[in-house]
Amino acid sequence: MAKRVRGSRTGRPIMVLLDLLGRRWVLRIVWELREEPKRFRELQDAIGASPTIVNSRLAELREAKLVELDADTGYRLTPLGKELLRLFLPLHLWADKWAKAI
Amino acid sequence: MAKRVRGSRTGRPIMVLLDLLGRRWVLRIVWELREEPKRFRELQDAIGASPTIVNSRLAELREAKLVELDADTGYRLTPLGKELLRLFLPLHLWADKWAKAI
DNA sequence: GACCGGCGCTACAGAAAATGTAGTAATACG
DNA sequence: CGTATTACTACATTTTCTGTAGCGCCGGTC
Repeated sequence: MAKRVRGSRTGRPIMVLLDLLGRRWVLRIVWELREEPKRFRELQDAIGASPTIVNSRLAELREAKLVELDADTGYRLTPLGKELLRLFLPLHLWADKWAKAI
Repeated sequence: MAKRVRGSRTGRPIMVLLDLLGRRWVLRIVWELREEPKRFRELQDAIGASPTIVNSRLAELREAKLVELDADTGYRLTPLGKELLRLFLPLHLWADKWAKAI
């Protein structure tokens, strides 16, 4: 049985997206790039994951056209990535509220 | 070195939240519960994951007070969980746009 | 041209997490 | 009693992640 996108057998965009964002470190990487570009090692240190997995997640994010590598400044969000981030920004505020509630 | 929440050494709410949501199947489970409550097996079939992991993710989500189990109807989002979902709803629309772009 | 430092990235062994399948325990109905 | 449905667990196998070391490339500097 051919497996295509992990965890998504339908191929519906929302499922593909949820699967991508649900991979370890992906949300975190997007979050770390929210303000300015970061170098590979900066990113790795910031999130504290192994270079192996940072690299493979970056590869997935680049393939998804959410992140790109600029030789001069480092990894950064694409316009598409910035759009996605914009949807997530309210999360910051909500997280504080949530932390108080639990 | 004491590790607390996985992937989050700071304990800042946004990091804890990103870590929780970045675990495999978590976003998907919240998404599946967006409309009506679902039984354990319904949920398991809907997302196609093993019962082991469905159970442990549900446990994490229940601990985070985002999901609760109602004996009569099944698993459902708490008020807090519904708030979180509301932040994610635009994602559906955006996912279609994104799918066309890549 | 040999030696640095910074860069993105890879190799690889061991540890941790997820899968797939089977089965348990509780409850309710007949 | 048997059968059905429920949430959930056990466990061996497979996949993924971690931690550490190091490669290859490039632009200085002596």
